[in-house]
Amino acid sequence: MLSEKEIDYNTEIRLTYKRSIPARRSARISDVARAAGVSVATVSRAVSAPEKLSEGTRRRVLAAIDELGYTPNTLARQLRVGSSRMILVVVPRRSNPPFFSEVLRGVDVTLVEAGYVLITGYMEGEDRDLRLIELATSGHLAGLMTTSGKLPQVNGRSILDGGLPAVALCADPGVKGMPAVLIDDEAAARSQARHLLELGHRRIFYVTGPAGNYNETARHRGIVAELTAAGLYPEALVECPGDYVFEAGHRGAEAYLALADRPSAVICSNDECAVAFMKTIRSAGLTIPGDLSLIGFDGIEFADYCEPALTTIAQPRFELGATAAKLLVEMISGVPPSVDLDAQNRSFLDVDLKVRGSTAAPPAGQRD
Amino acid sequence: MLSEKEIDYNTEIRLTYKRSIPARRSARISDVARAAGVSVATVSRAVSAPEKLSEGTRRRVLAAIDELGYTPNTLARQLRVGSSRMILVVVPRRSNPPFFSEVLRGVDVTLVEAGYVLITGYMEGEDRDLRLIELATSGHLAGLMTTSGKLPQVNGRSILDGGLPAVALCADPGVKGMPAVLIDDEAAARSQARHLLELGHRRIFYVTGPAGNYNETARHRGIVAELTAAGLYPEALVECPGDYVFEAGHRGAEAYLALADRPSAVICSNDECAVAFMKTIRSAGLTIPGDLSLIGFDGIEFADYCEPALTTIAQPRFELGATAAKLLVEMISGVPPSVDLDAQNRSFLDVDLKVRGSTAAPPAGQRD
DNA sequence: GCGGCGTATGAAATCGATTACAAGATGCTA
DNA sequence: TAGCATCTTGTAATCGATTTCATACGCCGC
Repeated sequence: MLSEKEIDYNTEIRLTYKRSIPARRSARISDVARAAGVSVATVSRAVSAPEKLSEGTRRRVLAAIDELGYTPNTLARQLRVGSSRMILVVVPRRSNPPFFSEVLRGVDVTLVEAGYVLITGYMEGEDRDLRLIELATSGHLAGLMTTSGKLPQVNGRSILDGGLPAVALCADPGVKGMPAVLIDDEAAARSQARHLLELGHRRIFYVTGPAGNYNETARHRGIVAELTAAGLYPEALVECPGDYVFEAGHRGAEAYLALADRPSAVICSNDECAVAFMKTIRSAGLTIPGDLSLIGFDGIEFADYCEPALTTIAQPRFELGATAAKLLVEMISGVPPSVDLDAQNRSFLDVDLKVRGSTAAPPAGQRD
Repeated sequence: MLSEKEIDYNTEIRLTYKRSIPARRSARISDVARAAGVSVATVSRAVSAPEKLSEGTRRRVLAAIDELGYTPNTLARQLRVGSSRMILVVVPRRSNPPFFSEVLRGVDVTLVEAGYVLITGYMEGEDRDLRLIELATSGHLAGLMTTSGKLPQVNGRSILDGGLPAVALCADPGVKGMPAVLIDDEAAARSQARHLLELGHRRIFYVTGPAGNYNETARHRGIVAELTAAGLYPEALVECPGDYVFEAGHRGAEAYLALADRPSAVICSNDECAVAFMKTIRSAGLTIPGDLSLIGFDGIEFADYCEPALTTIAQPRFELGATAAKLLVEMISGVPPSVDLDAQNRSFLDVDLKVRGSTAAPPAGQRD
């Protein structure tokens, strides 16, 4: 039975394979040349500079191309001209899909429009990182984009060793000559804290992102700055370590519930985390924003659909990706960037504090 | 000011560019050969078949490789050996990120482990599809994976013209010789309907997926089959056209609310849609599962975090991707598939009906 | 001491394109 | 009609690897 399956399968595959060999081992430029009765140089010109050919020849060659279904072998062309059109986008593993997928769509749309092909490489562990480094140094690529403050780096070798034009997205690793497109995480976090202070909250419970993470560091700084400006730091801030995922929100909520003297406001490092926090809080019988206010970060669609809708910082996800891609393309082609960059080669995009149902004034007993 | 910025930027980029030229225009095999005092053939062998070299030569060459930071040019190698290690994964645009990102992670992990590089291509419109077709016929690729029943096809040319080994994922386009890895959508949908019938519901409101979509067609068939078996079709099924996105759930809920005689159970075509449905229903003052039961499809994490948690069909997302990738690798290397395939070259993975808070017996008034 | 064999290495062909240079054809001017 | 510019096309080098085939060397047995 099993072997029958295998045979059946193999037959079909072989069949397909054979059927399509004329396409697969597809027409080479020399085939077209022969068919059209011209040299390979002429065929090449018919594709890349048709205006250089006489009317008649051009028609003849194009007809042959059409007839044979010829597509230039990209490998050969790229080898010859010494430049590929592939761009590697490095994404952290298990990376907040609703957020990053939209960022990547911005990258993809822009890059493909400009004629590039996008390779997505997830960072996860040294093996993987090493592969990415090899990819970046193997002559394959035209450019590089990273979406995390950390760059793949394995015993002395860095992904930047390839010397590829590179752009950082959503974080700034602070590498000279590598521009970054991102939001101002610190300012955004300040506006979160300010919003809570304006509502009357005086203490904040903060479920952090992973220690050392670029965005986390900046956001933490922002919250501290705002509380400090209000004369409330450090006593007003209760931190709980997290790492951007559901589970962190859940654990954060449990830690919060265990507190004897609970702050009336909570900031979660991102929306995913906040959604989980909300769920656990509700299971415990507390209400939002009745008992506590909650605010997230990112502005993913799901933040709109929880109960209550989540107050959050909406990032311009698509634009972040599109802007970074545009900048990278400009760097590759050597034209001056159309994107505004500051002295440190950074471009900050605006965010939007979306106030929704999850934040309100603190309960009467907790106002001061 | 602006020009200053530009100049500054350019200076830095150029700088980096120059600094890294030795790496970028990186060491060629001939450089290594010269440095080690051997021929290029020997260097090539040192990399691909070190056991063929004498101890001394090998050491000398490897030292030179290390010294110069040589990485073989993948383009050249692939051109020569006539096979690349790149696989194109075609993904529908705006494609349900929480669902597909996990499927793609399964693909990515498996493929990278096997030494392949993954190119993600979003389908969106003819231009884009044509680019994908060109990519698939340009000699670049080793294999092809599609994650939607539809294949990129533009005026007569198909993405399969390249004759690449191809696997369908999450849907079966029914192409001979192209195996499919997916779940049994029809059976899953039957189990959704059965679950509702067993709870005592007798009429179902169904927010569909896009017309013509493979999964939608199969799921619709499943619901109809189950209701028919119970002697309730067609009067028991109220359909509302949708397309898998939040907005469809919202509109579906409005249509539902507008009904004079509302069914006590609702099936949404996927979780995203169901979450939005739930939100709108709650805003209208109805409760779930008190007034109506709701069930989704996919089993994304967010389904766990809405209120109440959503009953849904959990798909083995990672495994779907991993299995399809494994199969594709086997096809490419010509070994018999280790994946069980039926007579139509399909492999079905098991799903899990996750019963959670959003489904219950219908309200007393609506039982029969 | 010589034929034969195995091992280690190199020379050169090759993959499929692009492109610099050369050459032939055509037309225009003097 | 010779001379020169222009246009069209072809020849051959080239990109950076892999791999076939040939060669050189050492060693063995007779």
